[in-house]
Formats: sequence, C-alpha cells, structure tokens
Amino acid sequence: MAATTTTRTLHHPDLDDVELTSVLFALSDPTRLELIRLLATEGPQTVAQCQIAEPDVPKSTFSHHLKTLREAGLIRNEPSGRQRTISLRRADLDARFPGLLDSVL
Amino acid sequence: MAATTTTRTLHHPDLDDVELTSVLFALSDPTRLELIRLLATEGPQTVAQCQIAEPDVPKSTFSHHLKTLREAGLIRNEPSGRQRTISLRRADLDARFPGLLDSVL
DNA sequence: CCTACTGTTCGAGTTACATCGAACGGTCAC
DNA sequence: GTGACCGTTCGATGTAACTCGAACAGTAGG
Repeated sequence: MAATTTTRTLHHPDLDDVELTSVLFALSDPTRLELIRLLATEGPQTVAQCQIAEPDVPKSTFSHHLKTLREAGLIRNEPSGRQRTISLRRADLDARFPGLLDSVL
Repeated sequence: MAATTTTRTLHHPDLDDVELTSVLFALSDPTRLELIRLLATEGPQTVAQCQIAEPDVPKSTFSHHLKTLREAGLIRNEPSGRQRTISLRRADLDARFPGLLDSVL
C-alpha cells in the first residue's frame, strides 16, 4: 500500500514546517494549554497520566486534543510498550519561536 | 434604553479581564497577526491605513477581525473625527503577559 | 491463543467561526 | 441640510472545530 495505515507511529511535522498561527491556535484552548503546562513542569507523561489532570474529558476528546497539539508541532506522541509517551517539543519550539513558550507558561 | 446601542464608542475589556486563551486565539489568524505586527512597527493607524496592508480583505471582513482583536483585549478602536484610530494595547499586554507580544513579533 | 489494557480512529451531531454584500450610523465639507 | 465618506453592524451562507460513544489496533500477560 502506498499510504501508511498503521496507527503505530504518528506523524510529527518537521521543525521548519511548524507555523506560528497553528501553534497559537493549538494553545488557545484551555484544556490544551493546561496540558502543555503540565508537560512543561512534570516532563514526559503517559496519556493516562495526562488525563488525570483533566478528569472530566472523555478519552476520545482528549485524544483529539493530543492530535491537534501534535499536528501543530507542540508535542511528541511516541509508543512506549503498551502505552504512549507524550512529551513537549520544547527545544524545537524554543529554537523556532524564542520566548513564546516561556511567556505562556 | 438600558443597553448601549450607539456605535460611537466600542467596548474594550479591562486588563484584568483579558484572558490568555482569547489572546492566543485572536493571534492565531494570519490576517489578524499581520495587523498586530503592523501596529507594533508603525504605531496607531486608521482603519483605512490598516486595510492597505490587506488589500484583498473586504471591509466588513476586516471590521470583523478588528472586533475579534478588540474584544480579546489586543487593540483599541477609538473614534477620531470621521475616522477611527486603531492602536495596539502594548503596555497592557506587556503588563499582563510579559514577553508574549515580543515573542510573536 | 485469548483476554485485558491503552490509546487512536471513525462517524454523527452540535456549535463556533470566517466571509461578504447590503444596510445603517455618525462625521465633515460645502 | 444634504451629500460624500469612513467604518460598523446585520443577515445569510459555508466551513472548520469540538464533543463523545462505539469500534478498532497494538501490546503485554496468563
């Protein structure tokens, strides 16, 4: 098949393809902003750990937010055993938009 | 009437009521971001002057963007004779979200 | 294997936002 | 006053995003 259909590895945009407007939009949702702050202070977390901070958000909704953040270039989402590790792309973001992350945290 | 119906003076949110998520959302549109950059570099402008930078945007659409930015607390829109003066609320924003504006400009 | 577990994807319903022409409101010039 | 001018508001339309349950995919353990 030409297209990748497995859900194993998800696509992450290259640093050069990360657009400021997309980043700002991704951060403009309270749930997502809160999650970014969690990752910034606590470091990489599993999805389940992230969800503890947002107990009222169903997992499909939460997964949607993770997708938005990932496609905007804010986080990485990598398989780790049966779970997945969510991490902030801080070095990338600091390189591309210096000071931005610091100012929203 | 109880409600203000005149279009003469428009409502601007108090500094304390300006929310980060609203600011980020307002900045997440390319046209609006461009306008903020114009105001930051060129200083206060009339609406007509702002529109020169975005020649393909109809004036009603442009006015909508101005409303979004104003309600988010990013700009002031004040009458000035027959025209209106659009200005960046830079001091307010720097006080409430230090470094944010600098990082997006 | 087969089951339980973690998290994504699909699909449908709802809501919010963008866009733009037309109508309106206020101001200045004459 | 009245006509031109600058800009907002209204109303209608299309589109994108949010929400969430149900179904699915990959992994580890017994």
